[in-house]
Amino acid sequence: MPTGTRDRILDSALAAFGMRGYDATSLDDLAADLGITKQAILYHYSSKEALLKATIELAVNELGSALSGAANPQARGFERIEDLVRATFSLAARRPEVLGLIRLVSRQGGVASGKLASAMSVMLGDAVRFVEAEMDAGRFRRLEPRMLLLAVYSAVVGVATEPEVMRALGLEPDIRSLVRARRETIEFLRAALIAD
Amino acid sequence: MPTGTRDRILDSALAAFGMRGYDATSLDDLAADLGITKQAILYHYSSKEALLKATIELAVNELGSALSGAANPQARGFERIEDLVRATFSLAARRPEVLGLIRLVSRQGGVASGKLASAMSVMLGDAVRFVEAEMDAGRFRRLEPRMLLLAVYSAVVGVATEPEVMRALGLEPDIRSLVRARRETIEFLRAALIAD
DNA sequence: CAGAAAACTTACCAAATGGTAAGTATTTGT
DNA sequence: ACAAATACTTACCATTTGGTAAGTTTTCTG
Repeated sequence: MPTGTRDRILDSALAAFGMRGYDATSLDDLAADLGITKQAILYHYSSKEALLKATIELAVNELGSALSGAANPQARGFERIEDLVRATFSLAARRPEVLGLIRLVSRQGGVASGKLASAMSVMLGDAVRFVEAEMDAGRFRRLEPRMLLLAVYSAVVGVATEPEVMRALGLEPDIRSLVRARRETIEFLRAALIAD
Repeated sequence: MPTGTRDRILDSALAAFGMRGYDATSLDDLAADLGITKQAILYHYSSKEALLKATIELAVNELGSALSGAANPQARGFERIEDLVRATFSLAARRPEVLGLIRLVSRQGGVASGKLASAMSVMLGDAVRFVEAEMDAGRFRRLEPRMLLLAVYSAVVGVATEPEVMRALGLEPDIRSLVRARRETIEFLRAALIAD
């Protein structure tokens, strides 16, 4: 593989921004971690903000491909939701920084939130249509589709990325607990979505 | 009411930390907003970190009193959950910075997370016992209580504090939408918790 | 009313931060 | 072989940041 300094910077920045926060991460920190100078970063990315935009784009792409890779178009009803939740938890375990960054930007808004919003809009639009179709088919309980998705999204991402709350509940945020959290989250959603 | 400069600083800091983030808020910014000098802040709070700890304590207290004020001990079953969700949304509408700060700290951990964790532990311990009792009484679907609470907490706080995601869903994060979000969240939780 | 404690302000400061300018080594296309 | 683009580094710099030191005004107290 060729140098890929540019990619190394991007990876490192995504990890740092997603886990520690944008403002809490200085270009000097990043450079030191990578064993290069800060100016090498500014050579590849014209400013810190440009670097942030690039990391957000990467994070959105990773989330998108994780979800689209999991979504078996043949799956119907709750099976499809289950696949998506599994994929989200898998991503949270493998690369917590990706969801971390998305959460960070989605809350704070700011410069690059436009990019995120438009990218998410597509995914969420598909999701809304799917949920509506399932409701029409009588497989899902009838609720307001967009609000339902917001609740599902919040529950899943929250459970997958809220280690301090897990600790407060007396649960260690290790892999075993994450697996249990995934299972319970799926049961929770199943109960919420499917009328007996 | 007397000077209360100390309290004004605390309020302003809670708002700024909770909405814009800790690192994104400088003591100079705070001082300028308050029309005082930065050193006045450092007179009342020995350091920025000490100020953060104080704001967290305040936020936890506000959340605690909002919830305990809403929790009618006589209410049973889902009524009690409904009260709590209403109180949380009310707090999110009135003082979004409170939930914002709690979310911020609960994700990042760091210095003051100990205080938050211990304060939350008490509330969550009560909640776990309540949920277990309701399950034993057959009023709630049987799920793992702590995981259930984590999912409920995530869903409620997420819906109440995720304006960008609402925007991505095509919903304006105004008061009317928040009211609808509250209603739908309650229906969502009702479906998840109560077996037909 | 004196003095001391409280509540500030003015004056600094060292370190960190994002960014610019200019130089150097390395690769690449012709 | 050689110029030009690429990929950096060294050297700076203005601003911002959290924090200290010392002075000044206001408020409380005996």
